[in-house]
Amino acid sequence: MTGSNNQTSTGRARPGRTAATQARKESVLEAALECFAELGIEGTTIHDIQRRSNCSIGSLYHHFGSKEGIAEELFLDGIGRLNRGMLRKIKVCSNAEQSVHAVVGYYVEWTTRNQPMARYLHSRDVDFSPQARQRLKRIHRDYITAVFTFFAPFVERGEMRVLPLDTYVPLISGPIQEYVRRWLSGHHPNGPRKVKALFADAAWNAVKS
Amino acid sequence: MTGSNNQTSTGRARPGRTAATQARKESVLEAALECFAELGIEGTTIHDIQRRSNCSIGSLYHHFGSKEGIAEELFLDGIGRLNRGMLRKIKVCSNAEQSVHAVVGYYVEWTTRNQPMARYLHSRDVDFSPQARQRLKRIHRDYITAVFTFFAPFVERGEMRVLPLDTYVPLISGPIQEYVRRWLSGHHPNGPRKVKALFADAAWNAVKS
Amino acid sequence: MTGSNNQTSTGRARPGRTAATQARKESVLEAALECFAELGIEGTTIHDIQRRSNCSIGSLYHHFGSKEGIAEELFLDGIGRLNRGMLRKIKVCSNAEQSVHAVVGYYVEWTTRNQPMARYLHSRDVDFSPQARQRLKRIHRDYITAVFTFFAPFVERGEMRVLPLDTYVPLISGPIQEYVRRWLSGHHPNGPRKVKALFADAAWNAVKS
Amino acid sequence: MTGSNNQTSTGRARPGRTAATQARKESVLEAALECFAELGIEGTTIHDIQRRSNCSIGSLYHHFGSKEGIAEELFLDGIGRLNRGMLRKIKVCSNAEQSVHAVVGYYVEWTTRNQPMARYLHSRDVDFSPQARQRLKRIHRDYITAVFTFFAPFVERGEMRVLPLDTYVPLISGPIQEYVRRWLSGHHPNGPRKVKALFADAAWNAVKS
DNA sequence: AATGAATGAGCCTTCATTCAT
DNA sequence: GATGAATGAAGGCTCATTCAT
Repeated sequence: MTGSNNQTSTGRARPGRTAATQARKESVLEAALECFAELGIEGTTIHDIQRRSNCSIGSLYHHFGSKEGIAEELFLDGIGRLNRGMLRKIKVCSNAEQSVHAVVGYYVEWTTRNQPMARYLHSRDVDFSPQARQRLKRIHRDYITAVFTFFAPFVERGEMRVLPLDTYVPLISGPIQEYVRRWLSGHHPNGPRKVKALFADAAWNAVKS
Repeated sequence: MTGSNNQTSTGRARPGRTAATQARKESVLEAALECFAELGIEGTTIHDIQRRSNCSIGSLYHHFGSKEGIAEELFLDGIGRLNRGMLRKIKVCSNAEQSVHAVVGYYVEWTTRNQPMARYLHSRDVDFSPQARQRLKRIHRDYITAVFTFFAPFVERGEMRVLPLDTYVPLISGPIQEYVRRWLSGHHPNGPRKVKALFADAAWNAVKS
Repeated sequence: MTGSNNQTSTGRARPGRTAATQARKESVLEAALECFAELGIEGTTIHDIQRRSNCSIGSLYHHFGSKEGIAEELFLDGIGRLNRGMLRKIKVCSNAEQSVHAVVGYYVEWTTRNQPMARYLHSRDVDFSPQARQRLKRIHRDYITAVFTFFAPFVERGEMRVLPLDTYVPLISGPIQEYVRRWLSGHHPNGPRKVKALFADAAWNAVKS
Repeated sequence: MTGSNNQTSTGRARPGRTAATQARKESVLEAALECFAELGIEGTTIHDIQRRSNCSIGSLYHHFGSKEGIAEELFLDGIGRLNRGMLRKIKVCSNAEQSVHAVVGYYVEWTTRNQPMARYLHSRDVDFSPQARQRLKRIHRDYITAVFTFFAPFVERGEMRVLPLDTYVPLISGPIQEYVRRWLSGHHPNGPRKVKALFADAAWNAVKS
């Protein structure tokens, strides 16, 4: 029912209560991440989350409205962090090759340091609510726009090939994502750090002029 | 309990009845595929499958033992078809470049023609039974072995780069898989046929010497 | 938003504040009536009332003690109004026939002008607290006593038949109540005004000597 | 989900199983009636019904689909019985006065002998499903049609007054219904048998020419 | 082989009420 | 007086699976 968005609140009004509320919400999301990563969304029960977060069922519903609400908030939160970190990283690059390397490199690092969230983000986002899908689409669009705005000059300058827009991401990130996915689901044991340079080179090769 | 494996049955004894049985099993798998593709595995109930397959619940359990049994049989069946088709396709190739092109090309074609199954195979295979995981691993290993056996000479001959074994698949199939995945989940509207050549070239570029 | 705690209360009796309190209570009862009439007592949640009354949950409990408390107050309030209005109306009558007509007439008018409350009063009063049942019984008894005291002389004077005491109300009010009930629950579309005279005559016929 | 209508089944196919099924459904309805009459529909839990009917929760849902489904079936069943009994009773009458007396008389008798069902039918039918409302309306319409068809000749013959159609039922049944309602809800202790004749006379008086 | 009634543990969610601020 | 976060018992319902016929 509630699902209050206190995130953007300036925090002036009753900071004490708001802070406590925020802390509680975060502890819930943390617990949920553990559960989802371990058991999957469907496999996780509200009770599982409630136990791990040391929070009553009532509070849980007071803050998130539903189990789906938790899953959505967590997903959007995680993807937002990854995107923002990625943009921060590439924005300090001054040429195309450096930027492409940064994309692969940051993906490897973030993914290695945030394995549970990475695993969760790799899970399919099937039954999100229409509103959540909207929010997700917007986040995705904003990210893609920012990335393309950044890379466009490189293409114009002739550093990178001119390709259909929807192929850049698969070409650059596809291989490393596939590698990471297989690693996260236990198909092969080696983390991606050792092959980071290899995949970064391949990515650059695929899009350089 | 039941889970009869009639696949390898010699089929001599009472062919009429066995054929009917086989037809029924196939109609169940067909119904299950539709359900899984639409609703996800967890979201599909035995009742859903039963309704679509025009088969009683009792029969369903008689033939497959459990809901999981259906999901496993369907998954292994599908992946087997894809693998066998792929091997058939590359085995007629006579050099590395042709073979890599064939891999990407066949993946695009099969995927376009078997969208529901492709979608199902892309779904995570989390909670399969230990036995099914074994069967899956074996299928995977056999396939990988066959593929590597086929490609090894090209590497030895110097047509392809020498790379860590677990990077070939991501490098060759990663981009097109990522593209197809995004297409299947509705993220972008264009099917992969138009960009088939582009991705085939990229794949070859990534692994050629 | 959050709490502006302008608590300047020194605790003395301040008519201004009391008036504000009264206004708030009335706005709650008003909101509750709408909810009860629409959703039924059981179907209405404290939250529903709170939202419509623009009043916090805490205040709601501060003033009424419980959901049941609201329902009771509203019911007793409503029935009190109806009874008082009815008595006022018949007390100005000078003979039996006029009085019986007045009963039917006032019921029709009040009911037409206070449809939501009429609907609420027609709902069964099952799970009121023992105390509320007491208050209700007392209200009922007082009303019946007042009415019978008023009508007794007419019976003694021979204007009305001598009947078992518990049959007067059903004979006089039963038909019009049944008609109104059917109208309020949507069974037939016509309000009772057009048939007021008809039912008033029938009532008089049923009890006149 | 199911809510199977085996009532009209000719019962040829597998009579044994069908009979058992029917018996089970009836025992559930019986248990439900007791609960509803005692605790009200909302106040009754599925568990209450399940305990009294000696039936598993699963079976309960298998046969009725939902708690609401039970309440609806019970209501429609009961009103059907009352209507059919009433029609049977009045159809053997040969003049208007006798018929009106029969209506009041049968209502008193049926109500006295089926107190729990009478109490249940007097409860409001608020949240029935659209389909159930349809069924109810149809039952009501068919009944009203049959009754009016029967009474029409009496009006034409001049035995009864010409009145608006929607006033006959309140005039004839209103008083006795109000009396019975008050009795069933404990407002006064005397059953209606003693005043049956009184109310029958009043009813006839209200509509005779 | 086929059928579908029966089972009941367990799930998500609601909601009246309390209480610290 | 006012606020709304917190609580948790209890409810309706689902669904994989079993089993007598």
